[in-house]
Amino acid sequence: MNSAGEGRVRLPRSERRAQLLQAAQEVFVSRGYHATSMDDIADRAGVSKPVLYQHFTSKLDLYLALLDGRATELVARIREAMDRSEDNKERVNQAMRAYFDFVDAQGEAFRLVFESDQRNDPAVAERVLRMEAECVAALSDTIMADTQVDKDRAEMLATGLVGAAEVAARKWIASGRVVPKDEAIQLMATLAWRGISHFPLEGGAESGNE
Amino acid sequence: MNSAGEGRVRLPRSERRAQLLQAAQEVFVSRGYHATSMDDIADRAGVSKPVLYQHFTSKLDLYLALLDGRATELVARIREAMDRSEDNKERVNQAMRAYFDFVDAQGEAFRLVFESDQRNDPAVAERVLRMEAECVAALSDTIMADTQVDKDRAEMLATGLVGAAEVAARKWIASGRVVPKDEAIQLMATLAWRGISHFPLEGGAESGNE
DNA sequence: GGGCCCGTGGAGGTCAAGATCGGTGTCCAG
DNA sequence: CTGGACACCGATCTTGACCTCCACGGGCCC
Repeated sequence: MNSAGEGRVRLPRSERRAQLLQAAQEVFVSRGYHATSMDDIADRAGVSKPVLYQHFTSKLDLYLALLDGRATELVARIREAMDRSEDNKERVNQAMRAYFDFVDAQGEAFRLVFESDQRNDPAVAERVLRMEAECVAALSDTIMADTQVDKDRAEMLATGLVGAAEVAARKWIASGRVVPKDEAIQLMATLAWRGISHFPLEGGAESGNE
Repeated sequence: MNSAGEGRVRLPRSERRAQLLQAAQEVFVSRGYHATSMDDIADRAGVSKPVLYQHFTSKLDLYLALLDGRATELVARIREAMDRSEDNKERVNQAMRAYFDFVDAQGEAFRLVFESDQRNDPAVAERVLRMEAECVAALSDTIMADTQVDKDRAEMLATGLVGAAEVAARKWIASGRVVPKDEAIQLMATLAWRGISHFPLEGGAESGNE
């Protein structure tokens, strides 16, 4: 009776799995990897721990499934944004919007990717680095096409811009979205575009001052 | 005999403490917070666990001591760098150099600040956020002095540049310092300066496109 | 030169959390 | 109607790590 209470329904495997992923994401996002226990996730999902282990072999396995989902989502958004135009300035605009959209997406899931407290695990680190590398690659291609710098320099600049987008978007969330989203995007896109356009530095590292 | 082996020396308290901090930093940096045990640190320092607890009340206490040290060091470097000149462009240059110097400092200690896997702890988060806020404040003051944007916008731009510096410097280390340090700094400083100078966006969020 | 005292070390307590077993109820086929 | 199988759950096991207790040895004072 009690055991057959309200929530006690038999779900198809795939649906149950999706529900578990959703619950796990919520808890991981709010408390981080280390601070969340499997009990927390099970409680959140309204199931018992064994069912968790029937769908995921370990806590790390569950976490990696989530991480993969978010990471591929971000990369897809970036790629799509940059494919949307042929004008490089507009590309930067769209890419910046993609970052803000991603960070602004439901549930602050971006924390899984940008603020993981499990980067020391090789599998997690591999995914995070791969994702960052893909973002950098997309942008550095554009930089190389638009300027005269070589691959190493372009990647460094691209990394800087990726970092700028990431950190600025996170702060935008943390500060309660004080600046309107469109304006924030415009601001950061302008910063990025002015930063990278008109490279190379007029003949090497020395930038002409005025 | 064995117990009075080579390393068995009585150190003054402050010296012992410094040694423990050094050992702890090495282990924390290489393995992260959660993956390092107090035994590891004690072994690394060549002492036993009780002495560790005579100097630090808990693992977190020890970690916070290290974190405070590195964070104040970074902030001091930034402040000093920006006080070194009155020309805002040169300030950005020096600040960027300060970031690279910090990240380039011995032992990759920057991981404690930038890649902590303990940000979910309130005390740790408080320190990291305060440090980031101080860096942002220093830069946003300069931005506001040099451009026409208000505080919120200036802080967003400053956050972006802080993120750019941080992520680019970290990647510079991770990629094996392929680009010479001075050139990397010059590259990123130019990106930053071109990004923020000549704001405001010609009258609001809409940048005149063509 | 001997006793006291403080710093040191190994061994252990406790507890949280990841990972797993016997029992149970429900659904379906014949 | 009935028997079986599947999915689920409470309770448990174990491991590992943070944090203290009992023996030991060298320095200080009389």
